[in-house]
Amino acid sequence: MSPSVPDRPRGPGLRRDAARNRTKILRAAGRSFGEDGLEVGVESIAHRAGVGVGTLYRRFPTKESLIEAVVHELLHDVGDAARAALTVEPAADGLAAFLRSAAALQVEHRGCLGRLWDDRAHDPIRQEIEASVRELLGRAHRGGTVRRDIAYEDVVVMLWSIRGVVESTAWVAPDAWRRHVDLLLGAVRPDAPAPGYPPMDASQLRAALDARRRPPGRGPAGA
Amino acid sequence: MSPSVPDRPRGPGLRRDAARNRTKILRAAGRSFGEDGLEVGVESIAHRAGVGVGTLYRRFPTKESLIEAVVHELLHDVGDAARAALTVEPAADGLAAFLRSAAALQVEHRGCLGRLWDDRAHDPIRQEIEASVRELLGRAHRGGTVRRDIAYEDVVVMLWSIRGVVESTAWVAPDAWRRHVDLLLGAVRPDAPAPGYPPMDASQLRAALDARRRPPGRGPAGA
Amino acid sequence: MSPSVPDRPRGPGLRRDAARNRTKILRAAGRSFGEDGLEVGVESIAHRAGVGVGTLYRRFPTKESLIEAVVHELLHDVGDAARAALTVEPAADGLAAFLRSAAALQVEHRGCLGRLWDDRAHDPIRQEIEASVRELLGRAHRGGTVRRDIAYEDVVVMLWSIRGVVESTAWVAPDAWRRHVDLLLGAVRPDAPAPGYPPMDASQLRAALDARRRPPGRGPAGA
Amino acid sequence: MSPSVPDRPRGPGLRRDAARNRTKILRAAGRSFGEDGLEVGVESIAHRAGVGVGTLYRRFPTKESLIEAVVHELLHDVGDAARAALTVEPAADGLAAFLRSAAALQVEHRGCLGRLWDDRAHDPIRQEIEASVRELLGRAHRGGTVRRDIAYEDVVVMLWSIRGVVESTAWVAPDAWRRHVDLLLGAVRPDAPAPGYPPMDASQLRAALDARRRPPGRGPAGA
DNA sequence: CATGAATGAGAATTCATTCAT
DNA sequence: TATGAATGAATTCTCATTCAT
Repeated sequence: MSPSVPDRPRGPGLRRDAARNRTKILRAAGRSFGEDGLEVGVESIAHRAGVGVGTLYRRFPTKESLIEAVVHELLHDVGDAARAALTVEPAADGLAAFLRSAAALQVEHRGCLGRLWDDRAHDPIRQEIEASVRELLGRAHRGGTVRRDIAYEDVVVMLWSIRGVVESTAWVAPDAWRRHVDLLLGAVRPDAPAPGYPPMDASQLRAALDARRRPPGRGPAGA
Repeated sequence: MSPSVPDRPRGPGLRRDAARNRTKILRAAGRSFGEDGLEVGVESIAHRAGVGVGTLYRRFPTKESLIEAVVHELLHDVGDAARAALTVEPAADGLAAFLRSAAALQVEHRGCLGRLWDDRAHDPIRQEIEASVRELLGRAHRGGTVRRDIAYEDVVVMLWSIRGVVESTAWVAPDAWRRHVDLLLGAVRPDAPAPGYPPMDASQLRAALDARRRPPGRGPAGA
Repeated sequence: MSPSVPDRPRGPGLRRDAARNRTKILRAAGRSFGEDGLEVGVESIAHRAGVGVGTLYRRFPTKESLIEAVVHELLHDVGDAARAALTVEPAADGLAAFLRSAAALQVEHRGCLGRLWDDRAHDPIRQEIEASVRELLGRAHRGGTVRRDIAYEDVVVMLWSIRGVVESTAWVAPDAWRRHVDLLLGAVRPDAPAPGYPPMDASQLRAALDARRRPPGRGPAGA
Repeated sequence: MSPSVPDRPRGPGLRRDAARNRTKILRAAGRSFGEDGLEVGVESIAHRAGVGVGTLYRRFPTKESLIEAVVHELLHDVGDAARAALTVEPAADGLAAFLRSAAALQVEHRGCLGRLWDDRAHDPIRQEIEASVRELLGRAHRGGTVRRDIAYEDVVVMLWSIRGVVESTAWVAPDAWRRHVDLLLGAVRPDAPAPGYPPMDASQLRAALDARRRPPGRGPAGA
């Protein structure tokens, strides 16, 4: 959709070239994480960005913070996609449009999806996305393209399911997710049978978004 | 479902205590990978198994081989699940049963799903699983629970999609996948709309299973 | 002769401090290998050089490469010695001078002689040394200090024989080789009896220099 | 010459099969050290001997002790060679015969020569060898094949020098030492010029035999 | 006793992060 | 300020030695 890491203003206190560096790094990191996964070394990212590691660390105090920034950018793109979907006509098809846009973004960033849909950093943009998605879902409900028992949480689960497909197929069949999305959309139509289990509740969803990986107190190494 | 690493005979050439340790290690590794991901250190696995690293390395000459062994076990469990599903009555529901069993196994091994559905080691058991799944799908076709245009490849994609859900929810809502599976099953019923895109073809599937991550010719990081 | 690891320029692409460290490491490695043998741990070398292991590995990507670099330095010193010997007067004594210089260098590096006289890395400097030594030998032939049947290969064997003496005596009698060299020089004089066996031929010499230890096709230990 | 590890009686308190095992191990170790060097793992030696490591460790409490035993055997062979040389006619040629026999033994055991000519274990057989060699040297002196200024210590140095040649050539030219020995023998003839340096003195020789490698107090690891 | 499994200290190497230039 | 060199803890793996069967 939108070219990741655009010219979104980065706060006022950043000199022009500094901001340019920040952008270069972010873009390089986005590509590196997307292609090679989060395990890529910072050195390789810095190299790709055409800067030294020192510069990278000046902008992003830890690798973690860089990851978060990349995810933040990606979330912005998702937010843009959601906003764009709100303009789709007929309105009842906005949700489908959003799912497809989001899937395309996942393909582009296939290496860091593990972090896309969790919320360690509690990014405020998620609330905006949530609001948009709820609105899209409401329109679909009202327009009769999606059953009433399909909740907001189900949409999030759909995104996760798309992630599973994308992570396994994006390298060799970058469009394989399309059929899967069609399947999902068919599954939530009013004339499809309702599942026997209820959606996740809001607190479960929050928990899932919050601290995926590692059940409360465990873990050998750092994080 | 089945307790991973059961008393599957380990070939005759292993002393009793050695076999016991092998099992302990495999079980510990299964749990560690499941909970902490493949990045856990071998030391921590050995500790969990109550053995020294040396012992671990005596049984599994590299960490990679340990991972493969764990995946192999898991595949066996999946194979068992597929075989069990072939006994389900009515036969048309066997596929659904299999998907649910496989999902439960994925929850148990949530940390190493990335390796479960690829095929670096070209384990022959996969062929057996494939045969079973094709049979299950055939029964479902004939029994009218699944549309004829749903192919074997689609079932694999479903497993990947379940993986996506499991990886995001297993920690906090270990049953969240159930609703998703219901959704998927609803989506493939004869009365549900067919997707606008065709299933993956066999060669794409093979490629996806084979060398996930990293588009054909690329070095890991350095270059 | 020359203090190993001198101010030989290390190529321009190295910052001042980096070059200094490289030198420190090389010098420390030279001493460590010389005193303790090639088995010394890299950590101990790094410590001796006053740097961290990481620094060592930044300059030399493997321990092997460090060994090669040390040997390379040593070869340079040998090359210098050969060149210096070419200026000795009378010219017929140049070969003797060279043998003595080379012996002194061997004493200094007694721990890594095993690698000095083999040629895994196919260092081009060896050709230069060979040329010089052939010239020195020719002068000795013409000057009547060495018999005509003494070939270049014999000089190499002499160096190996000196190595044997040095490795056994350097720790307690660092000058013991002098008498041995005198003996050898006496043995090759025109008035000394010719040996009953011919010198090695060139291909044997090359093989000996190339892959010492381990007769062509064998694995290290296991098989 | 003699097949290493013969049926030398091993003290009375060893049951027949135990003694047989000891011999098998010793022979395997001799071959392994000879071919692969002292770095071979004990496991590989045990395997070669057709016994378990446990058995090996029952006979030889440490790897070091095994090495010493192998060297001890080798010394016995050297002793045998010296004794045999005492029967050579004319007596003045005994020393040359001994040097050649000893060289052949070194070729056979090229992997552990580093330990052959030192005397950590203070093996009494060395004294016997020394006595024989002194006698051989005396006969050579009297017979006029060796100059009077050539001392016992010089003969030891010759053995070391042969070692240097053997270690570098044995793999590819197992007879290359012959020419070198001829050279050495020529060098010590009465009509050859005397070296400008005196032989090692007895205490230096003892020191060299005693604790080669590692000047008094140093050394990161174990020994 | 023989066996080979278990042990764990130590070795080489990597990489996120800090710091001198 | 930008650079990339330095750092060292953590990781995988080996091997001499001990111990249960």
